[in-house]
Amino acid sequence: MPNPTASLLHGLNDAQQQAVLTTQGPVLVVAGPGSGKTRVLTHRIAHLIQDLGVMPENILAVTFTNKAAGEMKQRVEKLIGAGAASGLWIGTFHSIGVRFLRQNPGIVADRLGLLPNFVIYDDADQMALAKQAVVAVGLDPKQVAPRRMLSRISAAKSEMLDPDDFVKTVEKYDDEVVARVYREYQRLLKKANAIDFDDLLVMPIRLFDAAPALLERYQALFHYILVDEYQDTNRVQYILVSALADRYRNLFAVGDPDQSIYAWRQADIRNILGFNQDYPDATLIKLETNYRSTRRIVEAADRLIRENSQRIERTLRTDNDDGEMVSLRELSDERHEARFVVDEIRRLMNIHHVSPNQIAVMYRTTAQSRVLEESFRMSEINYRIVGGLRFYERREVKDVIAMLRVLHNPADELSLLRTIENMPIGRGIGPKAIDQVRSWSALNQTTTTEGFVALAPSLALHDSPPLTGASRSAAQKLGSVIAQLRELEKELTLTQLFDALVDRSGYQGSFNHESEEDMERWSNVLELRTDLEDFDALPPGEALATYLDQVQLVSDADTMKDGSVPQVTLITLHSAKGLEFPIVFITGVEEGLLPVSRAIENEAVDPNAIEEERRLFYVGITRAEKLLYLTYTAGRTRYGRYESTIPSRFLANLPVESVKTHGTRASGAGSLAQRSRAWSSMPGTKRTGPLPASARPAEPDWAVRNVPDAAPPSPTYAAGMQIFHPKFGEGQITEIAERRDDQELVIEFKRHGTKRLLGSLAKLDVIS
DNA sequence: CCGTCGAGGCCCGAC
DNA sequence: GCCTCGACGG
Repeated sequence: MPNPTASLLHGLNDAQQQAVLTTQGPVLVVAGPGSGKTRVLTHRIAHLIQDLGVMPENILAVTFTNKAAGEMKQRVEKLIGAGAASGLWIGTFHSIGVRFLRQNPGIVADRLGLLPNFVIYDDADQMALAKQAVVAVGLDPKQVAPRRMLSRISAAKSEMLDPDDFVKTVEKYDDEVVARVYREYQRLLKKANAIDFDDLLVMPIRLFDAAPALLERYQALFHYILVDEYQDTNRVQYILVSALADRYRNLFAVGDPDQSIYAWRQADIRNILGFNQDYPDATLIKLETNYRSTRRIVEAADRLIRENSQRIERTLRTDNDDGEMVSLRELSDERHEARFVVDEIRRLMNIHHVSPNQIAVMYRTTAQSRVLEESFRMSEINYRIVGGLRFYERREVKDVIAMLRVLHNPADELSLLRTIENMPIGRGIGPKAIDQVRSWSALNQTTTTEGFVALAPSLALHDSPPLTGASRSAAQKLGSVIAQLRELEKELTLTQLFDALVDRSGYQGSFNHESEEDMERWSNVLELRTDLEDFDALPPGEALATYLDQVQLVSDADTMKDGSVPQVTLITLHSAKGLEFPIVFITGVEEGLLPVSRAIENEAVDPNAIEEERRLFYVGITRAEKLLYLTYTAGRTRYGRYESTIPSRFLANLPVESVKTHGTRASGAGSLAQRSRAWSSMPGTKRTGPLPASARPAEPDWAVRNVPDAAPPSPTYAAGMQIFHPKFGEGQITEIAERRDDQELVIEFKRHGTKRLLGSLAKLDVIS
């Protein structure tokens, strides 16, 4: 074996080096949070390519997000040179699944009945389809919730059960309902020439079953396979990986059972716990040294996770400094909580010159983000929300994508209906007209979209029964525009096609330039256009297909753009997996939220649910490098009603000596003591020590070092200046208070009243 | 065909 | 409390 380049091993500890160098045979790396897992993965890939001469295309690396895949590839190329990793198979399970299917259009069509222009249905599409399926089998969507059907169907698919297999497992009436809906759902998917997310994993396995030679080809291709976040793989993913690794058996799995947080989507922790049974010759490597967080944070995390029974015994340690105390704080309600977070962030930015992008605010449920966002919106602090209403879920963006999908895959009736509903071109076509075209199309053995296209020429000339009057000309227009755009697709770039689409569909014209809301929506449509530019280099015909695949696989975490403006990150605990921030706030550390109420309700039947919640908290805590804030409230509005709350039982698991508590004046120390009694009486709670009942005023004495993005020196303002603020618009500075190295400005905005802003932070343009 | 209004569900998490 | 969906009237 050639000597590894010193640089590839430089700075790695013994265990990390072993993980990089043990290239032959199965290896399981149990990697605690912050233990340099990503470094190991990237250095290992670099080592394989550079030192062992492995071709990049012979390596398959599975990551948890597309973003992680991109970053990992970049880091590898940084180690061994730009372009040196090109050809590397790296991506999420889903993107690799779609790649298998796209690479073999012939066999996929032949064996799976999926035509080459198949589309991927997202959450909303799946929901609509599930609802159709419920109705189609004669049930009421109000009684048989499509969402529940979907989650059952998804669970079945994750276990590799097709409708026929599922029927055999039926035990009660409810299962029978699911079985019927599942069968119909699959029928509708096939009819639409579409597949859902789960199918992206299931279909490749079916493909390999049907065409063993194909599997052998991939087995021969992948000399080395690396899988990140192995603890969160489900059965289908497990089967796929084991099948692919069967020939060379160079499977490198990295994971952490303590960070398993996806049992609800059928992640099976047994995949990682049973690795040794699957591969008795496996090398086990543990990465237990945390390089990310201060000792206090590591200790808090370690003590918390020790309370779980479902785990591999392991100690997380660190050589880092003690750092600051973990700050635990009670607020009276969610508004005060949000205000505290914003105020504290402002203070950190102001006094300690922390950049917003060093800060994350985390929560258990997306619903919590709303109040937080309100507070941020009122402040001058830049923020972004990961998840929530995603860009691609916005109505206007979905409208355009739906029409693009119709052009690409005429069988996608869901998208056709959306187009008719939301595009001006669909105006005048009601359910009646659609039904008629649908029947006509069925008679003529074609799709409804093709029906509109085929009928258009004759409709232009005369009433073609059954389409008459208003619906006749409307249907004619729709059919001919679709036909025109499809012709254009063959010769134009995607952006040109986009321009033609928003023009001829009348979509662009439907936005009112006087309406702020419309203009906001139109700007989103234009942002979509910017997206398309990346695909203009591809040959027409191929660009649209590639774009549509990609757009369906964008995850929340992927949409976190770095660079440009520094922003505070608002993110769910789930989405925060794999990320790190110097400063982390975890909000809503309460019974009902963390652990979430559903886990509490099921506690007696399924104690594992509570353990998963604890792991989720653990994931959150271990995202923090320097500073960790935990907040909970005395009461919170839920479903529009105020309810008083109890602090999370998990708080009692934290080591007293690393946590500093701050009560609010309203609740005070007394109530905190009461609450601590409530904790100790809670089932399943082991207290590690009483939390100090005293609440001293908070003034942590610390500073984040090495701040790369420290605010630039701010311009000087003077009273009387007319200014412009990106959010609040025009205003006048009425008062200025000089601070040590900043100015506090009082500004009267024309529209938004009086605000107090900091000169260094507010992005003001001086008008006069 | 389009807008308005009330009822009811919703909020556990995501590719 | 907000959003979505279906019923109803213009």
